[in-house]
Amino acid sequence: MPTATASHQPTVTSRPSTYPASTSVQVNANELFCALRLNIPASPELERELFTTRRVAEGETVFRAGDEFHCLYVTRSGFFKSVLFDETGTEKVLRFAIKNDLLGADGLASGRYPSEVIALEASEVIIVPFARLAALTRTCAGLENGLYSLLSRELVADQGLLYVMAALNAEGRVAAFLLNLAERYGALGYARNAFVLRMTRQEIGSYLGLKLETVSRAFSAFDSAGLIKVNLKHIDIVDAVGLRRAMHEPVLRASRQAASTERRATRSFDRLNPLGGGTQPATA
Amino acid sequence: MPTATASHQPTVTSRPSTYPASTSVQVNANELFCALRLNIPASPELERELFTTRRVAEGETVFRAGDEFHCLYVTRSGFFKSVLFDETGTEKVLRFAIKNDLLGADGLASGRYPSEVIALEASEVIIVPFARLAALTRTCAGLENGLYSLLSRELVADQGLLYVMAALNAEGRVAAFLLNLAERYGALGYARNAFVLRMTRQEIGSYLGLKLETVSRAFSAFDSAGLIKVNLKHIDIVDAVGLRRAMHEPVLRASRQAASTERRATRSFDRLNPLGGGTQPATA
DNA sequence: CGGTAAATTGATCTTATTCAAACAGCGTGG
DNA sequence: CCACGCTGTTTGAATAAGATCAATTTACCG
Repeated sequence: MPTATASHQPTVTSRPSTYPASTSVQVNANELFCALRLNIPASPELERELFTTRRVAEGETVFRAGDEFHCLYVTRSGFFKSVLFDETGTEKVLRFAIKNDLLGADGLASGRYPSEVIALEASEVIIVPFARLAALTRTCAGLENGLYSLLSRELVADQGLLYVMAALNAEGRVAAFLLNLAERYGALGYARNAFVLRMTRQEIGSYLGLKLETVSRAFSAFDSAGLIKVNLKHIDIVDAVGLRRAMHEPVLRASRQAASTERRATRSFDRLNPLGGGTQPATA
Repeated sequence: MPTATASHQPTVTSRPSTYPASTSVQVNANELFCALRLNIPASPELERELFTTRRVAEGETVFRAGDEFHCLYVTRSGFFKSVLFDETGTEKVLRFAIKNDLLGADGLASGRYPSEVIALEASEVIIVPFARLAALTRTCAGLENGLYSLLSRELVADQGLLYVMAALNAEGRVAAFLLNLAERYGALGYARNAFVLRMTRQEIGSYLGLKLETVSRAFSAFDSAGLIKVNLKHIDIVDAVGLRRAMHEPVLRASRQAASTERRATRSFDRLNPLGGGTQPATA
């Protein structure tokens, strides 16, 4: 349970005192829409439309469940989890957010955030006061539709996860999770086949509806089958095609030593994103 | 696999030839927004803004996966399932829709519907061409926000289901499912404690990530515990509080004969909606 | 250097799935 | 009208998958 206090007025940038005030960057609307993969033509007016960014320390919340909704947040760097609490206070991870993901859209419905977003490493978000965004809608052609499709995208992503949870077994879900993460990193220009998990096994389990031990076992199984290499938080995807196959059929447990000899990693990552994507660019 | 062909131009009402053309009702925007529980002040202009309805026979699709997105649909009567197909053609139920639910919002993101909606009984939908709705947004104050919050509501509903699937065991999920349905019927003014399931056990299982036998067993367990009475598709909720308890803890298997004597059904249905709701009116 | 949190692995137990059989409704056609 | 077949439901017994409990190892942080 992180103890960080998140005071976030729409217009004022609040941050841990360790960061100098000067580092709080302004982002203009052009960049923002571009980051969100919205096809809004760049314009000088949008360049003048500035949004504040906010640093979020590891363990700190971006917003809390129950807070009044005022802003959307677009992640600029770092890693986040979005969680829901039940009446007993136990949390369920709804989503992991990386760069350029949208957060807080679920607060629009009721005027309060039902979920809560917590940074899993030192991160940065763009604060997007919803009223200002809505106002921009009226001056900026195409933004309106962009905003709708942005929300719809979230919907599709959640449906993808629903599919994974209902249709796939433990190994399948973990495989889908890894491929999704790989794809999202790839879409940002980072390496698709090697990354560091920012979350614990428990958080992955919560996300996928599994226990932490089950997640760990799936990782080990994939490793000894030569599909990935696991070293705690470090993941190397060795055989993405095999991993995709593992979504639907049990993994053939290769003998452990085989890992070092079989180094002929198939690497066609195209069309390989199983979960709807944290927030993917609209591939039906 | 239903063979119905769904041709649905935005403006023209298409229907199976069995229905006389005269029965196709027009609905004005006031009614529409009211049905969607949007707080849009009624106005004479909105009264003139008419939307076409369409009858959908049992087994017929409202729209198909892959169809171009043009319209949202608001259910006016009947019962629907929204399903997603995987590459092997097996379907996963994403949602059940009853009266006044929104359908098709997931098509906004990509311009094509990723999912497909099928009527489970003779039903009726209001066809809402999205372009017209978006146009209305500019003339009708408050509609814009209403539309955003409508999409957000869907998001919250999906998150509720994600929670149920990840956090609850088989009986818990089935209990949550029943309570959700009860609550939604209640919100429409129908009986909360007695209803007819329009879908099969298999479809419920698909929705909840369970096998049909498991769903059936859960029903039987609740029945013999005196929480509900099951007769195939007919469900009576006898003890809603007990059912809610059953979400989180295993049901104490009462002896079967107890069912007839214990008729002191607790009936406080308030604050009892476990799943986010098919599309609920924004209770954080 | 010690203490804590996370991860791995094994053994056991519980739960849901699978396989199978029987049964109940329902519509169809004789 | 009844017989028939079809689909959906229920129930049981065996199996498999994942959860639970527990012990050990490893990294990380002060």
